[in-house]
Amino acid sequence: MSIAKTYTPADVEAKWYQRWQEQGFFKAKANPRKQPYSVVIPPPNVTGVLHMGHMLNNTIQDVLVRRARMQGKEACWVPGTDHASIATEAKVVALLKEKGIDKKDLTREQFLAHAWEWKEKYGGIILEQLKKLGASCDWDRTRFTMEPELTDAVLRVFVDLHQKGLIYRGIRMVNWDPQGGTALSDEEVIPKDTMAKMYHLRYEVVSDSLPVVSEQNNTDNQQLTTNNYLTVATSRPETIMADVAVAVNPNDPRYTHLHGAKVRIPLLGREIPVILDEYVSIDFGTGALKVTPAHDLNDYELGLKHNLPVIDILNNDGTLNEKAVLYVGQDRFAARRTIVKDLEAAGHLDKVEEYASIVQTSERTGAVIEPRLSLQWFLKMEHLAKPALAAVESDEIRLHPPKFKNMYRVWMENVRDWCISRQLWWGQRIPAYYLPDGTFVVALSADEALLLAREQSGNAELQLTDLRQDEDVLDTWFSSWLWPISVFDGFKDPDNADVNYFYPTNDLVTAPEILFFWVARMIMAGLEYRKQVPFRNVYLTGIVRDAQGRKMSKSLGNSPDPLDLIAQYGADGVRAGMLFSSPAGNDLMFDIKLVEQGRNFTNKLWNAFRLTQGWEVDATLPFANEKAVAWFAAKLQAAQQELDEHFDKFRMSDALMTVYKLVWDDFCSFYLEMVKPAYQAPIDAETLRHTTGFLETLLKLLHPFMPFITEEIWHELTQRGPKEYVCVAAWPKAQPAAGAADLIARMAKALDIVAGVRNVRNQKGLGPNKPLTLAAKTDDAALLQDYDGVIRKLAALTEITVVDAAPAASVGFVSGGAEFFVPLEGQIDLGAEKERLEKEVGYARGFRDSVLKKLSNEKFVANAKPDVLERERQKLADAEAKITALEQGLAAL
RNA sequence: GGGAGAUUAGCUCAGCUGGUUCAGAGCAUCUGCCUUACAAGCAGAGGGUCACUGGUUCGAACCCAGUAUCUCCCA
Repeated sequence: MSIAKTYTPADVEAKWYQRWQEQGFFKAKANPRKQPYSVVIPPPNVTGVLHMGHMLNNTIQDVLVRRARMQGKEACWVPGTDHASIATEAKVVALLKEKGIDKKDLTREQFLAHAWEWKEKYGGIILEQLKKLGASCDWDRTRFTMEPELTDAVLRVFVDLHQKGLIYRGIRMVNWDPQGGTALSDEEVIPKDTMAKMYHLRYEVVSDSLPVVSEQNNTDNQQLTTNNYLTVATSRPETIMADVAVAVNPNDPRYTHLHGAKVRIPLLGREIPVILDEYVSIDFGTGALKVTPAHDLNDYELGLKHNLPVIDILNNDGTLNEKAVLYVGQDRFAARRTIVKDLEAAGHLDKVEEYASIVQTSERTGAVIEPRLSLQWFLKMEHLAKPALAAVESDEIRLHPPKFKNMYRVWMENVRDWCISRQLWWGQRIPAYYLPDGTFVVALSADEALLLAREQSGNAELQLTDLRQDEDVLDTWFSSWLWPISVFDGFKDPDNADVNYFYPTNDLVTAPEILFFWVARMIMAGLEYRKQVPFRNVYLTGIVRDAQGRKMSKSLGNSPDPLDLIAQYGADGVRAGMLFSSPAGNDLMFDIKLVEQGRNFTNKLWNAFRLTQGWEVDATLPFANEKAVAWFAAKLQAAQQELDEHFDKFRMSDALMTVYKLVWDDFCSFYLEMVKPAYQAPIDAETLRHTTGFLETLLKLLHPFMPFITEEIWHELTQRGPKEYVCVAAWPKAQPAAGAADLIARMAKALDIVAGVRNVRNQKGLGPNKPLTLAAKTDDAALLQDYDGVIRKLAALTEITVVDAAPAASVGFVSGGAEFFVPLEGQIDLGAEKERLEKEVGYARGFRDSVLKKLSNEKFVANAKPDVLERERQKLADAEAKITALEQGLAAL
């Protein structure tokens, strides 16, 4: 049988994924005899396609889940998607537009029919893509946030929270997209740097409003108010009609004389007060700020503080309404151009300045966002936030890395009420029903609402047609925050076996950007509805950036297509590549080289397997590799222990690197080279048995990271039973063996000697196989005896002898306090050799002196811990020995 | 403007309560090798004033203060 020289993932990945599914390995069900391990996927947007962020995030989840499965836990990874109101609705609107259909011409029902059709057709592509990555989700459990059961959960929770008095309607400043006709969340708003104009407008000071001029402000330092004008800087002159005050800083000496005064809005003539507030920054603009509560968030808050009225001059579509009095019906930008001309004509325009500013635009429509007051539904947060904060503070839930705890705390301590309504159709419609008198009732269904409405109004004649359901839908997060409970049907049936068994889930893997929007809210919902946190650990991944540190985005075109990557490098290579450089919470600087490294690693493993497969066994041969086998067994134990520690700390990169080095360096470069028989020579049965066993253990340790290749080799290695897959093999347990540390240390010394010889070969330009001999001047002859075979094989030596003095014409090196010589007749440059030794001895003396200095410091000797002192004395002794050896070597030259 | 975190090799990062081998890894670099498992490889080597300035200490990458730069969060 000949095995391909390079591993080709495309040949095997689909096969194994299918087999795993056929075997039902990913299916999980409540099983009291096993320990549960559950993870809910952060539901990707149903309209989405796989991007690099998903790759990273889901690779990490899969590693955790696969390891748990191998550890014998009932591993349950619940997949699914969310309905992403705004993104999906925007996509459907765009699609309809292409077909020549305008959303405005459709009824709600018609539009939703289109949306569902679209969802059925394209939704879930992303889940299929996850399978290519190897994600071991229990696909039978796939959920969607807008499916009937989950919608039911959302409505129940809304009704419940309303009954508890936690949901209310209120006015709030929202990001209004005049083109899309909806409010947007902060995440859907993109700030754009632009050059804007700052218009300096003269507001006439109402003369009889001025207080008596006092001694201190009668000087003429008030240029800004010359001729009884107060100059205000604004970038939005069209909003002056909505002004309700002009604010100045009370500490601004330029305006002291205006305290308590009134000014007149240009063109309009309405009088408004000058108010004082330290919020106004003295250096910005003219230091006088027009206050327009309806059209600016900060102004709104200023207005609340100073009890000012609110004048909203804008319609939903961005045109001016009749409250503006002037320019009614004009678009906000058209009105701006007109008013600037009129202001100038009337002599109110002092000057125009350019300045760099940031304009908020809609992610979906590109329109400039209008801060706008509107009536929205809110959820009170204080009651929910307190226990959710405590859960993280007490480490009941651990954030990885823990630096996010600070952020979490700050946010939870300053939490604001959650605006849960969205002016969209795609989503769960708010179950509030308005009565003809304008009051409303909240109920799970229209029928229930009618009963309530009759009761509330005292009007038994009320009919369904008299009720009008709220037009808005709920924020998508209002579905997602229930996810860890709702996927196990914990609202419909709070005591079902699944939810009781799998909730709380164990680990959550997600991005720090949604720590507040999602993670915190899930904690709140979990505590509110199940009195238990939804998960124990939250692993926060970083953002995947390109090598230049730019965020990967479609518009930049700097993101590789994940599926192309998988096709090219194999899912295992890509998974490893993603993990090589992704410490928790740090951004991942993605570089194709990382994926290459991952691919190379799969190939390395493949070739190790190839080597062992090529061996012929000779049963008559004695066991020839006891030292190598004992050493690697010890090494394996140590690595397993280290690996488990990394996993426990959620250090995924380090975990992978541990196995990577174990396989590449220890197993391939050292172990296999030690036991490898000469070309076409047979191997003894005992060595082969151990080697195959080691390889199996390595496959198990690697499986969570590289599921496909490990399964392939697992089956190629030997005949397997029908259920015998590495996917469900028992995770190797680290069993600390007595004397393991000593075995490892002794072999390290032997390998250091090997490296010394190889270095000599390199320096002298000798080939790797030129037969050499080695002479050693050492106190530890036992080491050379014990590891004679290993050293001779790896260093290609014919003989190792112990000597009392350096042989003539040889190159020396020092290893572990002993001196070694490679006799090289006729190839020695005495001068160079002397120079090298002198350099080395000088270095050693310097080191000895620094240790000596430490030890002769009385305070050090008095204060240092005994073990530290002991170490220093040992260092001194070693250094002395080395110096002596080197000096003798020099003398011998 | 307020808050949090960071700054260690060319790059990405480790470095646990200050003291093991005068600071580690992977990648990259350099040198030599197509040595019948692997050139997607093998062997070896070089590379750091631990951002800067002070302080505490017998001893500082680590603790403290200040400075600089960067990132994120909130406004």
